[in-house]
Amino acid sequence: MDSLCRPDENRLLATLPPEEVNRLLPNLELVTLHLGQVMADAGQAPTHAYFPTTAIVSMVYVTENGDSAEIAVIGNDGVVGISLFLGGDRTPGCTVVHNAGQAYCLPSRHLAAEFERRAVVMRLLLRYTQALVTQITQTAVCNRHHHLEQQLCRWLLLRLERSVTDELTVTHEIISTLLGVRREGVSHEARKLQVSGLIRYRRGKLQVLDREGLMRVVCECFGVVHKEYERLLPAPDTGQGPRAHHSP
Amino acid sequence: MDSLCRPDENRLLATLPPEEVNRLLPNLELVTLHLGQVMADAGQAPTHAYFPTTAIVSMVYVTENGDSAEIAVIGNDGVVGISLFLGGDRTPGCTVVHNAGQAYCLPSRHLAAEFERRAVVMRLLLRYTQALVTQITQTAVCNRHHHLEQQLCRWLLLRLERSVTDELTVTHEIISTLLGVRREGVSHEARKLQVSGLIRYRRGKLQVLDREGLMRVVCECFGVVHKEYERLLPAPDTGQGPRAHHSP
DNA sequence: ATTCTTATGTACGGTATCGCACATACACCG
DNA sequence: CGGTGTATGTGCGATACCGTACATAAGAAT
Repeated sequence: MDSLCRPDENRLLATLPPEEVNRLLPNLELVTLHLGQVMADAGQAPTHAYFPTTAIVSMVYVTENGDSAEIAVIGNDGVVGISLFLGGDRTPGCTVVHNAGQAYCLPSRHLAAEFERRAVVMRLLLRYTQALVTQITQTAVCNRHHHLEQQLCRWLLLRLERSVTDELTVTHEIISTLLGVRREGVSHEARKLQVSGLIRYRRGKLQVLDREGLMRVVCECFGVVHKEYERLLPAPDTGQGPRAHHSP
Repeated sequence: MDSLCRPDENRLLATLPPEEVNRLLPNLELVTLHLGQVMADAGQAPTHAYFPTTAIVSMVYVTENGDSAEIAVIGNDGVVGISLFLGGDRTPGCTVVHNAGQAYCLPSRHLAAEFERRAVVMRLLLRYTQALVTQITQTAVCNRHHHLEQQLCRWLLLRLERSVTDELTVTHEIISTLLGVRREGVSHEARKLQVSGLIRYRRGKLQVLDREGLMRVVCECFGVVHKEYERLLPAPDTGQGPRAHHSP
């Protein structure tokens, strides 16, 4: 692993002005998140917030009779634990690691303090919250109206955007629990996408071969979410330096 | 109409300490919201925030091909326009009045200013945001896993909680656009509920006869949302009078 | 009362997905 | 190298909901 993992590998941290990040740095700890690790159990108040760099986590809700559904994906574009600064501590759903990797970890009290004292931090986290709300909203819409094939494409694209590589480490089984459908359904649609040459998979590895092709199959939901993330949280390092030295 | 419409008929405003409400009062204007009125068009930045008292509005997303889905209901328990303080101005969806009534209207710049300067206001609005996130989340879950009958019950109960009376003014047609299903589907399920004696309806009026009965049919989603609203935004006026005459 | 609009009832084939039961085949491990 | 666990393929009836077409009836308008 040669991952340097500077804080700016998380896009939220990267967006903050240098002085803010430097102030946060002593309290940020780089940790490794393991596959399947439950970061926040249903109804439990998390003790830390996490800013993923290479890790990818899912907000998942599990119903009383065991059906599950992914509500949103969080990767290096966000932070795990918005309930800490929204003030509700916990949420009914839980958050699970679905791609092992690293994240910057911040004790919950620090997050709350930062949020309340630093306008820049607050505004960033709030814009992120709105982006997340959009993602959850489109999950609801997509669940209602779009076909499994499109939902799978949406999932792949959302996930890919937060991944370092083209190759996702997931089984159809896992995808099925996240989409809240049968495993066979996912296999069926995945096969169609493979035959079309858009993806390739074998036993727990799934590689996206033709991102453009997926974009043609996917429903509008992916685009809506993608655009909102870009609008609300513009990438700091597109082109030249990040945020072209605004400080005097 | 004998509705007095004091600000504390909106539960958010009612939760604020008297001095905060009094400070807000000069900027709050009581307005009437009309059925079908679009409060925020898709992609348009709203100019005002609204704290409904008797009005009920829906956050709705309409897909490219005209399918629609209600994402959340907002009544006297909330505020329309969270994007104003979340910092994104607008959202991809739109917000529509589904029950004519009144609301306190606050120019957007005031809302943002209040939010940033007053910790009490900020914390309240953030907790509300988390409650709303829960509602959206359960919409996604319910869309995925639960039967139309249960979804209809959830919708009725959520709506009833925000209504002044037991009688809702809705057609099956309208409910169908909000649930994102066929009108016939709604009629079918509504009929079943009527035969069971849980509700009664006739041409655009729908009366809930047996709330407890609906609670037995509904899926867990309603309870999850209800409990989170109670936890995050405890009712200020349970018991005696509403916050015991705060105005001099 | 009569007409008209619109809300609700009914019916019927079509389809996406489910639930289940298995077959196959890959990759790892001894 | 062969066995074993697990990932994926396949088939089939069941079902919830869709799409469409049309019937009925309540309430408003004349």
